[in-house]
Amino acid sequence: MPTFKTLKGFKDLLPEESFIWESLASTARETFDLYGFSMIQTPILEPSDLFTQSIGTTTDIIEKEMYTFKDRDKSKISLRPEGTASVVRAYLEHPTLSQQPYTKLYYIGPMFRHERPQAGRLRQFHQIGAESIGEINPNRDIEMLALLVHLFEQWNIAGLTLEINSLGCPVCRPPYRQQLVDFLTQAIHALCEDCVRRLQTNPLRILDCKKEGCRAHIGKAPASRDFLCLECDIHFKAVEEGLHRLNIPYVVNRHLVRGIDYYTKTAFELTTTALGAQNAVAAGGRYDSLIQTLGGPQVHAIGFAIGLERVAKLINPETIQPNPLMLFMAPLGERAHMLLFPMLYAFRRNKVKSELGDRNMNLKRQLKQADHFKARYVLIIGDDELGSGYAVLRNMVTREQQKIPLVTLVESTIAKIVQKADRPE
RNA sequence: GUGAGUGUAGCUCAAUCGGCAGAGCACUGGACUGUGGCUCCAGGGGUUGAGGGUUCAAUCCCCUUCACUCACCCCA
Repeated sequence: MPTFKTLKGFKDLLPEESFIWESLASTARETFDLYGFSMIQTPILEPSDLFTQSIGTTTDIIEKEMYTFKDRDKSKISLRPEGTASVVRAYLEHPTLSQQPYTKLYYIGPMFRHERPQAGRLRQFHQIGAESIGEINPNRDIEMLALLVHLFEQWNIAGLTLEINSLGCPVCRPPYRQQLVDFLTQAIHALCEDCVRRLQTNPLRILDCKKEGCRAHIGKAPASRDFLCLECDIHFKAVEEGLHRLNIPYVVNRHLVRGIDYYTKTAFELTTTALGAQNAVAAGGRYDSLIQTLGGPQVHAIGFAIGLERVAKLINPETIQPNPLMLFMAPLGERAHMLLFPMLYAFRRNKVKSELGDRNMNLKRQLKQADHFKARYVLIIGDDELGSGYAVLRNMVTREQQKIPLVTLVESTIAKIVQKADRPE
């Protein structure tokens, strides 16, 4: 057993997986750029109050999942449990962001929540998120949803369901909430232990309960959709209309709720059945009051966050492979090694991905190594080649071999392998 | 925080009723002295997660503990 291990819920990303992540991020950056989103990088440590005031003091995230410490000056600081609060903080802190008529930002980075690890759930996990700040226009909602769907298309991930709902606003949500509490209180005898507790803490969440007994009553429960004020109703209909016009498939989930308090109006989730219990790969919604809550002006916004671990699990690793090694050089003996050693760096400076074999290994072993690296070509030099003045260049796929003059080794080799490699497959 | 399951070679897993800890893959060497993927042979590798108990004898049964996994809770 090693002396040290990663903390529970924390994970090393080994090269193979890391490569997939980097590829996902790269595709995401391109797609965000198409939609006019710019990257922002905020610190992973923030004042604890930033999160407690935005996410909601009664949510589990705040109550028991935040990594909170006392700094040396006794102030409370926390590892960020999500990204939106930090982006809004940056928006309000830097006039260069908030003085624009509209601001579209995205981020990629680690988040921290102290939960029991489970399939698709870690203590340090990673989100790709986007925030669209400045308008209440439903076209902004549609743009976000189109971007989200487009992203997953770019990643070649299919089989997802886009679920949307409207959570209402400060005008229509309180009366709806009361209706729901009244309805559920009548049926309190049939609710499970958790739901009885949720009646106090987060009654909307009961709509999401998985237990049979609860579900039976939930079906008849009032839905927020039916209690929207005129403004929220018009907004939601406009969002649906836009999705239709863009041919984006979706379903209205009347019982879709969010675990974070700041969401208003449009809320959505992208779900899959391929990940076990944690079925949401992305989620988000509108937050029209958060910026005010955090001390800013009345500015409307909408955002989403994608769980990178969950996305990575949906990717077939076969479809994302690093570049193969272009050239493996096999020196047989000391003199060959002396010749090839500087060549290795000459090839690399000419953008040829290359490795140099061990001069003490026989040719068979070195060819095996070249295989291990998936090398396309092997350059062989031993005493015979040094004597004749020609190296042997072996194509590892076709097994063809040709002679390369030693005096122009680098140029001649590049001419041969680049020419072949550039042909479409 | 609650519940269940699993810990055996680097990896994936066997081991009958409690009876000498094994296989495949990977690695190394050889068959084949300078030509790879296939085949065959051989070799190295282990505190059976840890500690205790029962027993002539424990990978197996019991207790404790740790780790991991899954689910609840919650959420991306």
